[in-house]
Amino acid sequence: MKHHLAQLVSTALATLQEAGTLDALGADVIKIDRSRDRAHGDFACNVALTLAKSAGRKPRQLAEQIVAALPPSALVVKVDIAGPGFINFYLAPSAYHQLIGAILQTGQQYGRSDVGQGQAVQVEFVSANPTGPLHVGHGRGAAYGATVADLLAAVGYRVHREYYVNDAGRQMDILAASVWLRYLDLCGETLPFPRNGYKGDYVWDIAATLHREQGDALRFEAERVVADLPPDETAGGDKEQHIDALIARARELLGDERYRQVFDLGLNTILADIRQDLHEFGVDYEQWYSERSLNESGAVERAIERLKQAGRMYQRDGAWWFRTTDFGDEKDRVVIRDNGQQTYFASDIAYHADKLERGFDRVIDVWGADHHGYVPRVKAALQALGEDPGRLEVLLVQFAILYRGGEKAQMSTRSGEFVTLRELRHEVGNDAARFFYVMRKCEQHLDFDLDLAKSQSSDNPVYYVQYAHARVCSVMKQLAEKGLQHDQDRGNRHLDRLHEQHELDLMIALSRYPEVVETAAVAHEPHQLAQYLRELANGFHTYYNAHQFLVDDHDLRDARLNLIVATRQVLHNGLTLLGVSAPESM
RNA sequence: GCGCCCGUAGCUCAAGCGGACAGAGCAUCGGCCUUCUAAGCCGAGGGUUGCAGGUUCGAGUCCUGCCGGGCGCGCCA
Repeated sequence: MKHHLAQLVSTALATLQEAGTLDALGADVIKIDRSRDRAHGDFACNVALTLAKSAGRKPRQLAEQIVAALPPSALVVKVDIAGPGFINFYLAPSAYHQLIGAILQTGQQYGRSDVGQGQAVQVEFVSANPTGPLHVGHGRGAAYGATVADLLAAVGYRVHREYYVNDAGRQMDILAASVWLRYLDLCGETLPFPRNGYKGDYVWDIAATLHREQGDALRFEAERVVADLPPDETAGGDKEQHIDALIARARELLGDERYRQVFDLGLNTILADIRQDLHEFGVDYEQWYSERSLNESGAVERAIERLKQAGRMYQRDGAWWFRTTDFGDEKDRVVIRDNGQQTYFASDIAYHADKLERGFDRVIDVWGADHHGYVPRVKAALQALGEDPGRLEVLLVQFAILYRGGEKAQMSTRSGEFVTLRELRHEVGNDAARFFYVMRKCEQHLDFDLDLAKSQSSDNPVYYVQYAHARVCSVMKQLAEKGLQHDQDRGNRHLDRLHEQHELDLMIALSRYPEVVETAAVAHEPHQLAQYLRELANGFHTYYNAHQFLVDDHDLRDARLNLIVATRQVLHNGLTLLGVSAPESM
């Protein structure tokens, strides 16, 4: 529709140019917008305002000339000029009537498009360390990332969803040590648990599995385990030094192979749990990418070597530094520590280089906003490697702040005091959780009131939208109970019977859907779709209350049923994109 | 101190690329169920968009400076 109107204006401008009343101008200046206010028609064009200056005349005068030159259109009943010089278009109801038929015909395809033109986009999201179950903070990244990915797929991108598994590195060693200590406890050894260890119940569960499978095979006397360790923080020492020494002790006593068994049991158990958790949440991936595999394949070394060859690396204080300041970072970053170990950044350089090498046209990372300081250095790495950093887009998701009983609830994986995503899903349901998480812009803090979310009250807008869907289903059930049939063709032939204001409003809302999907996808703003669905549901509920659908008049009844079935279809399509179910009854 | 994000109704948030009188929900007050689900609808009140400048025909939106809040600033991940 916008395109059609832009064509009309374009033709008018060309006519004026030929007549010599207007200078030549770029073709992209014509912008057609939906009018917010019904009093301003259906669509508006501001071209007269933008061209007034260069044309050297008053906006309203120019608008009049343009309007006079507009070719006629069957879809436009009226054009007028308003305000400072807006050209307002009033559409014929028939313009919307064709839409109903189109929605019914295209069904689940309605709203999908190919603006992405098959470009390959990788979306990496969640990627939480597999050191414990996902908590509600990860849930937001999961819902947001999944919805952005689904939206992009809906508008014609080839989407590759990926979870980067941090299965190497110190945090995993801390987990392994934590599991082993709990295991020793189950064996009957008595020893203190480190301040920095993972204290959640799941660690006990993994330890129990270990004990069941291995018996006492990994058991060592408590005295040998703690012998000569630097003191923990609780004993006036440094908790980091203490845990590192404990990890080293575990390696030493268990040996590589048995240590790896403990490590892998922890990793695999938690990863399987995360995968299952996300799957139940409607979040699935094309690929789970192992950080360890980057080390094993030599990809990290190769990336570092490339940086060295590019002259971006230097040694200082025994460590290797990457001169990220060459690319605008605030300070240089260590890639290889003085003890010879790579930093996390080293794998990340290799990982991002690998992403681009895999041929994605665009790469999107969804990160927690607390990682924002990391963006410049990753972009610097890509630039130093000769890649275009513009291909990487980092979307930062602000924290979801939990409130319980009106007070902030603290979250910490280590202390074990946190609300898991699974708990949340079980308490408020997947639908409410998915919808709630994406209702706000990602850069906006999310106040997640657990009590409210758990209360199952109608405050939660997801019910409002789902209810609209269920209501249409209910009407159709009533129809069947009355022994009546819905004749879609008859309805299509009599769409001109739909001339009530409520009906026009609803049709206008339906016509907006493809635009909303496209904008939400391109801008990575799922909340626009959530917002839209609420408005659409409101349009339906209003219509429902104002008019009877199951009337005796066949023609009118079928036309109205066509409209509400089309509405149901759009509600269904939109909810599905958000990962929310569209129930037939509630 | 430096960097990123945020500041809109009592509360939680919207406002497509800068567009016309800034919109919803919750809460408050008042109406609507013998008729398709009242998990709904209709109406009312509620605003100097943190402050001060600037750019523009036009600014919640862009620029500058303040004020307030969150986050980050490790040879952690």
